[in-house]
Amino acid sequence: MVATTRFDLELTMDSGQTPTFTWMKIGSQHYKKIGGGHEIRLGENKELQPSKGFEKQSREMLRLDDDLQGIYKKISRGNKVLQSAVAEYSGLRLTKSDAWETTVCFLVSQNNNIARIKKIVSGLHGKTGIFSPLEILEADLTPLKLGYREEYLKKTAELICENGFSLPKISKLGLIDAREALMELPGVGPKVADCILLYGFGKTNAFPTDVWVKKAMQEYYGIKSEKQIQEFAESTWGENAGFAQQLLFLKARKEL
DNA sequence: CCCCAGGCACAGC
DNA sequence: GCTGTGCATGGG
Repeated sequence: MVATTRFDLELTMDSGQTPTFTWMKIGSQHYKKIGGGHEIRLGENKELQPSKGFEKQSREMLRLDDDLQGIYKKISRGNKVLQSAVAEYSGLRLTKSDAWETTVCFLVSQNNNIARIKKIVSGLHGKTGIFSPLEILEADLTPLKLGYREEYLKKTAELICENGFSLPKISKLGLIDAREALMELPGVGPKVADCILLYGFGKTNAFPTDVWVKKAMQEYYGIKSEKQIQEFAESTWGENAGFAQQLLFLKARKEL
């Protein structure tokens, strides 16, 4: 496949993006889709080796058409924080997964830790992959101990199945309109919406702000309020804000 | 017992 | 509009 320099599959797949919750680690550079059968690994020369029939999807998921070097160079110019982050995480790629899958993952993610999110999302898979909205409606989810998030998931599935709520339609909207539309879903606030926009729709101008990114923005840039954070990200990084966010998330979790 | 985790809904200003 | 509080669950 594509010869990509400085591509770290493990770093990418374990970086808290959607694949962290929907792929199983087989080896450090070898992953398998939960309930799906697709596999992906990185060879000796950093060449991507997707299993048969997954070639095209893997390109999309790992966003291989991004000029990552160029983007990282651009967003770190004159920015010491991102310079150090890029130096440390140069093998990190942004990912793009299925919108529904991403919605499920980040509905579950709220006020929760990554290990438990993984466990729960894994339990939300059937033989063919993650539960469809209909399967969510019909399943008994109580053994998964979702807590108050179970109702969010059920009601979201219901809106999609019975009330014509359409994720594909929302994906066609601009950032602001799409964000507002997603927030009509129960359990979807600004942060979860931004994760769906970035990791599920591929809108790279989205800037999800969780507790870690919030810490990063305060510590590195002296910015506190949600509104200021969004404005800063938009004016500083624009269409590449999502890339900056992923770097800041990793940096904050390590340092702060 | 406490606090925290890739937050949100809701109430009260 | 912004700010505080309760929330299921599990881990440290």
